Order: sequence, then C-alpha cells, then structure tokens
Amino acid sequence: MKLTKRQRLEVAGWKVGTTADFLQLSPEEVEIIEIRLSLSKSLKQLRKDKELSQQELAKDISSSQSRVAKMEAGDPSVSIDLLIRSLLALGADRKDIALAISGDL
Amino acid sequence: MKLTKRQRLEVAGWKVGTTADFLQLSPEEVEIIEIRLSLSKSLKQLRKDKELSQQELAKDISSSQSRVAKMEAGDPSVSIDLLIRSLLALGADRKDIALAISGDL
DNA sequence: CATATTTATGTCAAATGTGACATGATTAGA
DNA sequence: TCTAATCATGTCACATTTGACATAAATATG
Repeated sequence: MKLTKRQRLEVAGWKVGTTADFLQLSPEEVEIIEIRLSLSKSLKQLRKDKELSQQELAKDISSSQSRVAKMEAGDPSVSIDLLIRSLLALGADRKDIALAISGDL
Repeated sequence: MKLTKRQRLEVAGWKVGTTADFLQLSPEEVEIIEIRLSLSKSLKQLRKDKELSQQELAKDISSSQSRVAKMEAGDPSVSIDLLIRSLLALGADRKDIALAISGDL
C-alpha cells in the first residue's frame, strides 16, 4: 500500500491536499516539507531498528525526549540540520541520508 | 584531477588534514562539514550555469549578496536548510540535492 | 592604467531553532 | 482493570541563524 504525496503530508498533520492552496504552499516549500518528512521517517526507523527509546536517543545526541518526538513527527520547528546530525549520530552515513532525501523510500 | 577529502576541506578553509586532531572534529562533524561543502559547490555551480550574479540570486531567495557569498564559501554560519532552500529556488529537485549530498560528485 | 561590476569578510539586531520542563495521551505488561 | 514505560504537545529562556549593511578584495571592461 503506497500513499500519495498528499496523503503522506496529511498524515503528518500538514493538511495539504484538498486544502493545498488554502495554505498557500509554494512548490519549494512543499519539497522542503517532504524532505523533512523523509528524514523523520528514516530517523524513527533507524531508532527502532536499534531498539532505543526516544529518551535514550535524546541522551546520545544531547537533546531531549520532546525534541526527538518533534523530529520524528516532522514538526516544522525542527531544522533539517538537526535531523541530519541525529541520523549521523545513529550511524547513518551520507549515502543513507541522500537516499532518504531522494524520497519515496 | 581529483582532490582528497582533506584537500577539499582545506580549500574551503577548514584546515583539517595535518591538523585534523588539532581541531578535535568528530567523524559526524566532519560529515556535516562535507555535506555543507558539497551543497555549496552545487549551489555555486548551478548559479553560474544560470549566469546569475550573487546579487541576483540573493534577490530571488530574498536574501543578501553577502549571505550568498557565505553559502558558497561553505561558511559554518550557514545552515543546511538555507542551502537546500536556495538550491530548490534555483530549480534543483530532491534528486539533485540527494546526489550532491551523497558526495564526491 | 582607471573604474565598474562582482565577490569576500566582519558585524549586529531580529528572526528562528533548541533543550528543558511540565503534563497529557498512548501503549505494554501484570 | 492498574500502573509503568513510552511517546506527544505546549511553553519558554537561551542559542544559533539570518538579512542587511559597510567595506575591502578581486575581477572584468574599457
């Protein structure tokens, strides 16, 4: 079962789609959001693979559980920088990150 | 002519290499720097391909010439977010960005 | 060579991102 | 069910990033 871009964005609480123009998102803004979401997904996946709690990951990257939750939720308040730094801390390399960014897993 | 990682970092003024440990950079920090540099290179390349001055690009992305210069120099004061947003504004897509990040052109 | 255009570098106030905390919601195990 | 662990969400002081400005250095153009 493969979700459309719209569905994926809606799932993440972005309400794009039927209300796409309502939010007035430029194509570039949409791409940024999608990149953030892709990285979020990878982060959550990698953390679970390593069987870490958000709390434990937070400690590893000297952050907090709440920020990890926001990262994984693709919250607009988290930068792509932080997502990338977290992925690297979990052992991902540039190729992994590039793969995540290139999208659609 | 292919530069080594060390040379590429030195060119960008990071003085890693012979003084690698002097700067006490963790592998993750080095990767982040390399990612920033890769994106910088892509940005400069793409801007030149489009025959735009830094001033003109700055206007397109509602920024300033000085910040564009810093972006292209891989200055530590610029976020990966900004680099990615600028690349998108120049017409790059996620694949292009992923390619740049995956490194060694 | 002038001098005009472009690019580099330093600084700073305003904007944005961050960790930490509190606390609510969800899930897991008895 | 209880209840303990994990995850989600809101808030805020503090930190980092940002556009803008000034100005120097480099590069083109005559």
